[in-house]
Amino acid sequence: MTSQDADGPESVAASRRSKITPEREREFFDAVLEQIRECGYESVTMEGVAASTRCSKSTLYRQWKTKPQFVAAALRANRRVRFAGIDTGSLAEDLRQAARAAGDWSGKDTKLLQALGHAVTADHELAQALREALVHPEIAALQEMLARGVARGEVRADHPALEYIPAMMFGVLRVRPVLSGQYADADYLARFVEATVLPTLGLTQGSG
Amino acid sequence: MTSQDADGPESVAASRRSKITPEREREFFDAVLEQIRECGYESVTMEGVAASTRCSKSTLYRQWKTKPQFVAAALRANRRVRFAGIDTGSLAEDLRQAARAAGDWSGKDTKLLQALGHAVTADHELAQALREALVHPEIAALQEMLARGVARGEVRADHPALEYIPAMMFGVLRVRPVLSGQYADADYLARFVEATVLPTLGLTQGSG
DNA sequence: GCGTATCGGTACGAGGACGTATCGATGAGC
DNA sequence: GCTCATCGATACGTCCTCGTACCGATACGC
Repeated sequence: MTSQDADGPESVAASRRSKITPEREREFFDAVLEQIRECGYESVTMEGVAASTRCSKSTLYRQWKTKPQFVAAALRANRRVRFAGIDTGSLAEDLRQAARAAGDWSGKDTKLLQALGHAVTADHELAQALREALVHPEIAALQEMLARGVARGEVRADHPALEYIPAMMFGVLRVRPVLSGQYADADYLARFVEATVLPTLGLTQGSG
Repeated sequence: MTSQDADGPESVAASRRSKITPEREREFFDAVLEQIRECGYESVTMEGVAASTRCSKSTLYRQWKTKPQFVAAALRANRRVRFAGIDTGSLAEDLRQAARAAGDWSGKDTKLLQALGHAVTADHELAQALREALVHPEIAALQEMLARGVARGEVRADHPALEYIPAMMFGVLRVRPVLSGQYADADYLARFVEATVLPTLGLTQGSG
């Protein structure tokens, strides 16, 4: 929670007497994730990452055995909860803010998810890292949001739509590029939430 | 519409005096699409397709210049409208049947969409073929479904959720594997439609 | 039936990526 | 200040894939 990375004990720079500072490590991770977003997982090369960070392939292979392990480490280091801190006291407003927050990282994370979507079927560690980094935290945060709304009595606990709200929110994020060729920005998501999520939950104006 | 394929004049077997029958051509197309689903676009090799269909690489390259063009041809030949023929006279029932229909091909088409999702950013022809084959027909059929409902007065023409229904339906298809590790089957989709789509449109029991 | 184009099989060259090994230089630890 | 592990750079071997070229065999058009 400090301004430094709280990567944990498995961080490369912390585990060995490496000359790679945490900042340097983050450069590697940022570079590989960016290249994955742009070129896809298969097309990313260790040589390319090394070149873009002006390090050598040896350095990368010294720290991480293989390319999937390297990418998995980058994903785990990139773990963040974008919905964290959203707690306005109103479920409808929480969902609106979540939509706007999601819109801001929509492009980056959607690209990552898309680019890794098929690679994860071959590498289990990669799949787990992806879920830990991009999927589970957001789902959990969203479900907490909903749970708070239920606790406040804004939505009945047995509302049949409750379990589908994450699928709605993340589904539209994921499918927008396919349907209309552009990523779901904050405005689009906000309109989507207003037009579908809130009415489904019965949170239209007057009841939320 | 006959029992034979109505591929159109651009079909390989029709355009030249080729020994490749339409059935043989379809074997090639089925093989490459299946390999794409299983291994991803990047990992599919012309050699693999040739081996699995017991033809030679030369044969494939004689008919299609490059791998992307081959895949694009396979996609176009695979074009079908899964929602075709659904017209029960009730929008709610149409959507229920659409959900069940979608569940049946959910795995195959979702895999294909996922596997090709990043390749299309590099090859425009591939992107267009994918949209023509998998995206546009289904969207159009769904929108006709909705338009019929509007024409029958079941939903107001300016209902704010109307434009998001395709995103909801296809979004959940696309995101389910990421969220819960399994494809959206007919039952799941049916429950999703019941719990979210129909209430959003105001088509709960009594008004539909 | 004959000619010919296409078939399937295979060998080939080019290019690229993974992962390893080697080498001088540099910076941390004592 | 000395030692030594790690750094960056590069070359290398291996493997794979694309796309082409060549081969005898086969089946279609006439």
